[in-house]
Amino acid sequence: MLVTISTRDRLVDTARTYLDEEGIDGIGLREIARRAGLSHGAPLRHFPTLGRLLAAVAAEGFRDLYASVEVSTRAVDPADPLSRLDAASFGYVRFAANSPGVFGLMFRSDLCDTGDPEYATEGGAAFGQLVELVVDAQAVGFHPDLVPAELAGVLWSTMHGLASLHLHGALAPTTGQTDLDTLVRIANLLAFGVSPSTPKEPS
Amino acid sequence: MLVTISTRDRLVDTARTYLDEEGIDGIGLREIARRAGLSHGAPLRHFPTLGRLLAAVAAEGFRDLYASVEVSTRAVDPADPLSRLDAASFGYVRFAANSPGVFGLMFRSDLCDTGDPEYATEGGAAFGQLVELVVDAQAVGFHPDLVPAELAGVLWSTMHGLASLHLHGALAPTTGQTDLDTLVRIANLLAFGVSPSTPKEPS
DNA sequence: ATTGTGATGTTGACAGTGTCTACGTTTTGG
DNA sequence: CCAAAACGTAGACACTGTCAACATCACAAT
Repeated sequence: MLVTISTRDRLVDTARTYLDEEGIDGIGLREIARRAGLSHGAPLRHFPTLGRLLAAVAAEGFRDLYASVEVSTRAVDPADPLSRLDAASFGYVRFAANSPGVFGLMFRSDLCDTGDPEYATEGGAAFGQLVELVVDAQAVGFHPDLVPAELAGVLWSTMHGLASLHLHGALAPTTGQTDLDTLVRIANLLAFGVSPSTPKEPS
Repeated sequence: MLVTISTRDRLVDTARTYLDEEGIDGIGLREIARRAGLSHGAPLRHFPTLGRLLAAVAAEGFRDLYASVEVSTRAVDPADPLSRLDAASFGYVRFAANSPGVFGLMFRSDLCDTGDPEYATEGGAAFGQLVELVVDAQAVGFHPDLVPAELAGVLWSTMHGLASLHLHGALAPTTGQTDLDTLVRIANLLAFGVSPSTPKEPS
């Protein structure tokens, strides 16, 4: 027979689709069940709570974030760690821009059950990916005296703040129509001193 | 008679206290009314909706954020714009660390009615304060070629991301016990090239 | 083959929410 | 002084997440 995906996976998929289409605002257990064509209690047969369902969605989001950064960094010279770090920034914010719904969910600890092991694993992997890039950059002289995880935390925070505020619209009133890529380019100019040209990517 | 504060102000105050004590999780119209010693419908006599009440709380938060940055910048040499910008960063994250509840609320557009004029005014004032600091810094050679609002947006985003992720605990697993001030110092080292010693402040 | 057992889905309940309406009470201004 | 507005209360409505009881259904062991 054709691949019949499990109800569990369909629920995660339905939630993901909802987030992309409607945003994070009206999401809920009953709404997801409705869209999946199930009764309102069915999701609880597969997830002990709504928080766990959303954590599964977020975990998938972290995997996609990882992939997005991976695609960006692979597009530049492997022998140039600073350019790879620069590219990683674009990979981060572009994921956020392309999947604003799940991105908005991933850091909402009031919605996601952060105790979910998969959530912790995938989140840690995404951060670890950045730490590796930082270590490589440090090896060629980029602030070699700093603790890698701390430096990575700062870079991550910048991209996270940029993406969050941009999606939230908080930057709009004053910075106007400035697009996200421009802001990232400025951020990288500050951090790396020199801004390689914005990498073009397979959208 | 003694100054009798309005019910409206008491509601805002009650909400603020709740946020500081219990965090953002269980906040709600009925809970606020309960703590203020009112019936569940009373708040709607003073705010058309919960979102407007929370927007008023957030607006007060923006005023406090402004004041926190003001205190920080006044503590350093007025003739050294770069140091003032550096100090502003600490003012920002220290507000977030001291008032995690309201800080967590201020950028939650799903909770705050961002259409509230007071919210927009106070938020804009806080951002404008940073833009002024940036303009002063540009006058002494700090990236004078960049658009002030864009540069300010990037700096704001960095502090915002740092504070958000730190409060959210997302940085904890990997960066461990690193305190916020250290991360800010690293961020400023990247942005300004040189990190003045962490300013000590009247807590 | 039959039986029983666990997984899956449905349904109805419960407590909680934000908001609306109808109703008193209190305050205030003409 | 009295009308009108402001203020507070109480009940309803539709909605939410979660739980318990019930019905299927697949599959493994006897």
